[in-house]
Amino acid sequence: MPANSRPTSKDVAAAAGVSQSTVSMVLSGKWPGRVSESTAQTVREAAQRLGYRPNPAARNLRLGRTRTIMLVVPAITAPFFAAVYTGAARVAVENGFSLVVFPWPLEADGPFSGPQEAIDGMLASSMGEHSLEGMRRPVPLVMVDSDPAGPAPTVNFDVAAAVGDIVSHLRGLGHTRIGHLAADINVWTFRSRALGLADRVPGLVTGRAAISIAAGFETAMALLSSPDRPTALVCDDDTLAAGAHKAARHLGLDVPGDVSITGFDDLYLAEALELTTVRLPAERMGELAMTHLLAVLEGRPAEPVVLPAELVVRRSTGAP
Amino acid sequence: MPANSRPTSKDVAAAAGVSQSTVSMVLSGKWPGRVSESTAQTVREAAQRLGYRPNPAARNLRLGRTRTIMLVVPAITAPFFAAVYTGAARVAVENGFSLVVFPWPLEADGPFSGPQEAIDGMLASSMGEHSLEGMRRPVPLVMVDSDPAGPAPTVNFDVAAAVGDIVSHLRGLGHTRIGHLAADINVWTFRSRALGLADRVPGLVTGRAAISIAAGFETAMALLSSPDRPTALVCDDDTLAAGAHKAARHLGLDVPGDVSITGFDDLYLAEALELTTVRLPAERMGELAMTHLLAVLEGRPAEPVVLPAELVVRRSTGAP
DNA sequence: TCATTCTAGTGATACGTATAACTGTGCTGT
DNA sequence: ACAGCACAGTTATACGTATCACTAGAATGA
Repeated sequence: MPANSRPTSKDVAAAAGVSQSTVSMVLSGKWPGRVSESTAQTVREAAQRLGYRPNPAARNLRLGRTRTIMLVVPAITAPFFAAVYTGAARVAVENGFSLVVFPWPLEADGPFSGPQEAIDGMLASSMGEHSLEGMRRPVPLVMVDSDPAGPAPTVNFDVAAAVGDIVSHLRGLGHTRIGHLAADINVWTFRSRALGLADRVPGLVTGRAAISIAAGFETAMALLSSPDRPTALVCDDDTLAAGAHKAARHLGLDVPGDVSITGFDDLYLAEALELTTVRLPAERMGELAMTHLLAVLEGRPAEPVVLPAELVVRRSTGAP
Repeated sequence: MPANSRPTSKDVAAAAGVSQSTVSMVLSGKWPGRVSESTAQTVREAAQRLGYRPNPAARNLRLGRTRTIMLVVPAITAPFFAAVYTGAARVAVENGFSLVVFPWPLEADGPFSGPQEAIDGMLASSMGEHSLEGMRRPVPLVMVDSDPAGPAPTVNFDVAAAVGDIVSHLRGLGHTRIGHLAADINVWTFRSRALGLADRVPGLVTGRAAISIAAGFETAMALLSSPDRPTALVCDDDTLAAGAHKAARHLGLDVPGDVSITGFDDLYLAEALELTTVRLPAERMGELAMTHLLAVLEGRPAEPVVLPAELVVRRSTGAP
């Protein structure tokens, strides 16, 4: 073995006094009973002693696999997706996979057209319905925060329960005129929030905005300027809530005295603005999604998961 | 060629009526003059027609490379690093590399001990001095927002100019008692901000905090409760500024009437809280860092870069 | 006893690429 | 006229792994 290079299975074989194929059989663990326990021990010891680590490129070439998973999200800069990434990446590296991010904007509702070669599986979140049709070959896929009736196993939080918690909280404070600052995106999770809210709140006022503070600000300005303005604004995420908060400030309205505001996510924004919001278990969702994907890759089935999400009450909600 | 599989260089060779090695020579572009222009054309056409894409695993095995770059940052959930990642990843995929994230906490100031095998290069940011000593073999490395006197080429923004801009802005408004809410981390960029500030502001009051809203809140509470409290608080990043903003609210102080606040980063937080802050070109820094790393990998030298950073004035600063 | 099966391995091969080593032309230069 | 050489390719090989095909010897069965 060259001193400057990593040991190969051939080196291990030489050290253990067996053939390379025996080493491969022992270390893969896929050949129960093919090798006697005593030689297997010898091989394992030699591998341990030399610090043998299989060459990923060689293994990939032989197996036609890449040990690479692609995470498809609108933007890794959005903290929710960054958290999903973090959880998923941890599980991935623990299992010898690497996780690369492929950006797929929310606006792109056409068929997905990212690189589907050279990856073993995909994790996706917030993809429009039509994007999924772009899959040319059936890539193993797990989806996060997406339609459970869709084509792939999902890892979600309990949207309906979360919406129920928000409404109960606001009702408990005495609110009756409730508005909805909705994300202007045709994606399952936001549709669900809108439907859940409409079900529970008769006479719901809705305004739509792109997911940004600026757009949330504009739309909230409109909602809060109407003659019988809502006393509470349920926002589809913390970014929109931040926009609403700013709008209230600009209109001279007190939060929560004049208007209560709630969000979704519980990221930096919520803590900074002291927003009442739904804390999404984003990192945990990433972990579970990757775990499920690994199961799918091994041919095991993956059951859909629904995690609880907790309503965190802060100073942005109060009695009207 | 099997219908369900990707074409290989051998398929291209058959289609073009040449040998596989000729295909390799033509497509690698490393053998000028070895193949006549006419056959080269034929080969390129065949490759185009079949949609040939080289198998990364085979190439990696042959070349002993991985086409994988590791990005070492404290946390991808921090928006600054997420933005760096985004920029770097774009350049990486454009060049056929993939970029994986390896978390290395700010607190870990011991020698770096991540996986240095199976990667071709490293991008790192906000690493403590001692962490760099952990590199066992000399991995090609480019550093972001780090000491230009360090062991690797750097891509930075102009810290001194940014600090100068902040101080000029505050002085112009009439501030004299200026405080510094400093990050409690032994990292070049924060040391530079502290030194730059101390140079320009005699009698600077400093408080130290971990980078979180909660820690910023606690430390700002202390600074703003002192008898001759500063009329302006320069914070090392937007997270700390958000903590300071919250502290001001809790103390009943008006922003900017009683206290002006500035930050660094210009991310969600700054927009939501209408913070005056230094807009860091994070995504651009990521792009440039990856471009530089690719240059290093090709044996070309990489000059250190210093990008300008713009002071964005919002409502959190005003006359005392 | 001898054909059969089982055990515990070995040897050979293929994955797809890049490149070193080689080959057969046609052209120089002296 | 012939050694030498640039040209334009081809053939062969190696990278490290997993697995198929094979085999020598031991155990088994009737």
